[in-house]
Amino acid sequence: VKSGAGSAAARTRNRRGEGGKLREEILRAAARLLEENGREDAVTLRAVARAVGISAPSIYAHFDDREQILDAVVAEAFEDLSEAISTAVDQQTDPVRRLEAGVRAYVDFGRQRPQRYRVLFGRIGDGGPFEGGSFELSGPAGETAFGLLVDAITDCVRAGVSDSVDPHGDAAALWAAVHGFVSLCGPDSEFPWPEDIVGLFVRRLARVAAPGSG
Amino acid sequence: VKSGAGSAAARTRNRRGEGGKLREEILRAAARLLEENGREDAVTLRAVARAVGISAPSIYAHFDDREQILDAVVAEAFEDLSEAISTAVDQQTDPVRRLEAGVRAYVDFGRQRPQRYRVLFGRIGDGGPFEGGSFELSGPAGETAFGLLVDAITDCVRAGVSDSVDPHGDAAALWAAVHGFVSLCGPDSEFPWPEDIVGLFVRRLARVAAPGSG
DNA sequence: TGTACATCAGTGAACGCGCGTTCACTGATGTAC
DNA sequence: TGTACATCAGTGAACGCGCGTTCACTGATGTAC
Repeated sequence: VKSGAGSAAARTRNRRGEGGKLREEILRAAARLLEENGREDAVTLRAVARAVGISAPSIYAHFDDREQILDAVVAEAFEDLSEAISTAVDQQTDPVRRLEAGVRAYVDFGRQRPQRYRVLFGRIGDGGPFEGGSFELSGPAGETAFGLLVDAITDCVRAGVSDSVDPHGDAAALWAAVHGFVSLCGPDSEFPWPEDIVGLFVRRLARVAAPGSG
Repeated sequence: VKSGAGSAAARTRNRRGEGGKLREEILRAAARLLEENGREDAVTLRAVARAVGISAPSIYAHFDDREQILDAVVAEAFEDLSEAISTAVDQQTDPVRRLEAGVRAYVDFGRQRPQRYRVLFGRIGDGGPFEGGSFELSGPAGETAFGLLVDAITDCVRAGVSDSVDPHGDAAALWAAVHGFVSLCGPDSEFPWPEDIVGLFVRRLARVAAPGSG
């Protein structure tokens, strides 16, 4: 995939004291490169510099090295995901709706920009915000995103709307399933997925009834 | 990840007429590089040549370019996967056991060499043996692997041991779930997956009873 | 059995490329007096 | 109001690297006579 001839043609240098703005421009450009190419190695210092409209060495005023840009982009993306989930969950009160809203927010995040999702979760095992296989997105209570999922299922069990006898295991299964679906849903996937596969996963793997029917 | 100092120190050149052997050595080395590093770009002509113990240009006698090596390695891996599934399925007669054996063979294939699996299925959307999101592994009857999965579930329904009302959709969900699990099971994953998550997926997503209990 | 020779398996040097990173620099901008 | 100057934002040339690929080649091996 070849990118165009660098959209940022005429850049005016930042005023004094506003040099920090370039940091944001760099992150934005790096995120876009990652997203468009779906490969970490598309994010070269020189490609980023071209996209921003600066010379490559200028980046060193804001980042120590190439790896630090990647890390910052990935960290930012994980924050976005965490925030999207929290926002969606907090808009609901019914435990089933809360669970389902969180899962749907996760899936939407992935489907909106499949390449970005792949890069983020392709890092599992290569370090990154993962530990012991789970990921360390911290929620409102400083809990991991996976912990929140377990809690959401547990709440459903307590409310008598889930038959789960192993919320932790079922949360793991649900995460795996959802991750698999998002991973396989490439940018131009034409695969005939069943309607509402997310609802299907939630019902069968978290063992809850459809919301409103319980 | 840096690889060692090239294990193939003293290579003796192939006899006349046996030049084709080098092709196999190249493929083997490329597969190993792919597996160890988990990244396609670890498979450079020069790295392959070093691993085999030849000079880089020698590769051109057997492959047109770098991409052709990658393609061959991936094609070979998919053949292995297809064969592993067929073999496992054919050892069973009970429809539930056949379904489960196939799924387990798929999962074992992935878990044995997680990096290889990631590279193979990370290619979805970038071309490869995929079409419309499914993959074109052809089984004994020339059917796709996904088609075989649909058939396996349908057989269970016919035998009265699956409650699926949408074998195609349930096959898709099952594939996604299994793929997600294998993808998240990194080489050094310590995540506490539930015991027999594969059986759990088969039972809940293909809606079959545990084998022997029906 | 001996020898000339075609063929085959593989080499070594070189090319141009994009990369990360370094270095000494430039020139506009704001500030002190 | 004017001017010298420190500082800040960013540049341009250069480095060494590994890469894919090309080219003309070498030397062992088998074969024809």
